[in-house]
Amino acid sequence: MKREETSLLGYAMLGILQQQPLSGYDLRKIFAATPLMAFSDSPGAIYPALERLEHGGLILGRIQKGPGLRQRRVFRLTAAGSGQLRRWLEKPISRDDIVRGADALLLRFSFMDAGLGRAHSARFLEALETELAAYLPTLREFLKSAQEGMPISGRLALESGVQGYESLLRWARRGQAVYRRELRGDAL
Amino acid sequence: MKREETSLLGYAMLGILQQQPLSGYDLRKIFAATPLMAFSDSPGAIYPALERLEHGGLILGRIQKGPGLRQRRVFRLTAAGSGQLRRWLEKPISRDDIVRGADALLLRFSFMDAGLGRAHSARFLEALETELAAYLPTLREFLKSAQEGMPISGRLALESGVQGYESLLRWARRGQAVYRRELRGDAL
DNA sequence: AGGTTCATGTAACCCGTTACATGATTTC
DNA sequence: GAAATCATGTAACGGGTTACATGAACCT
Repeated sequence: MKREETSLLGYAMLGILQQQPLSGYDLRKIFAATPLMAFSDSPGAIYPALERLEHGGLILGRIQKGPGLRQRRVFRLTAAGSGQLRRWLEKPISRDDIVRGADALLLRFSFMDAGLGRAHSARFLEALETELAAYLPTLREFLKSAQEGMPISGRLALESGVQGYESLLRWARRGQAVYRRELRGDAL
Repeated sequence: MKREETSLLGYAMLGILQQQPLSGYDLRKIFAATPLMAFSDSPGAIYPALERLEHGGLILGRIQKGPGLRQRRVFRLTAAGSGQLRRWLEKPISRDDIVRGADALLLRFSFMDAGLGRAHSARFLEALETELAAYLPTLREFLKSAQEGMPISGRLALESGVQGYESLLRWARRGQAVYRRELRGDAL
């Protein structure tokens, strides 16, 4: 498996910067204030990540000087950055995406309306539903075969994982309903 | 925040080795076959981690030679290793544990019956329920305040996080019921 | 004048990832 | 005897964590 040329934190920053140009300090505040998708708000993570993105030509920082304002570098996406973000958003959902934590998928989805449009978001949820519905039976089978001779807490922990995916599946279905309602509203 | 002296992968291995002594290769197979709590099955992760644990005096490997058997190093916990594992299992649940993904909590819980006994596991679920019930309102409030001016996909993504925690809360309650039933059965 | 917030960075460390390497043992 | 599996490692790299550092602007 090849290494991604951009880390998840990098994509998170690309997604946010696409919606509005911001400084590193602004990003820190956002990450510090957002309870879900816990990224680090430490400067040791953010500034080097910004530097990497800039060196890769994905973002461009310009110094903003207002009168009596501390020197800030405000970053905005370049065309290459938009392309990189779009390619990431467009990637098909793989089994591996689901097994290795759904967090990255949710992050992608959160930027999808702005990046690719609602119709694509709705299709993403369809694909997620399909993939989850195909994965869950194999998970349940594993659970059934593994739980013999396992202590209660071990069995319960596995069940928690299954139920987490079931909850995600329900969410994906509800989300599709939301988009159907919304897109119908748009058409009127 | 101080750095843990043992990584999550290290604790996972301690927990497994406590239940039965195994070789690095066995651990790799376990990690490769277990779909939940995706740890890497790569030798580049496991063997260095085992080395760290052994240098720290937490595990002890002895070479097992059966006739016509490839040389295997089978690791078992030392007293220090058991202590380290127990301290980890006994740690109170912090808000931070919940915010930064529940995976580590679930891993701890899965070893708890074997490491501390069922009564402790049941209490752990109580504490988890309490903490989740306290956290969810603040999460919901954040969601409500943040979703204005947010695209649909962003709002849905946040809701998915909330629903994940709600699902975990329900799981914690069901789990307590399981233990109540089980402990009553033991008493008979 | 002194403390807080704004704002950006740097350096050491840890550890997981990827990829490569080696040899023994079993299986066909 | 060739291929697959068993079994253990190692080296380079990436990138997040922790902690430290620096200075400007603002408030009191």
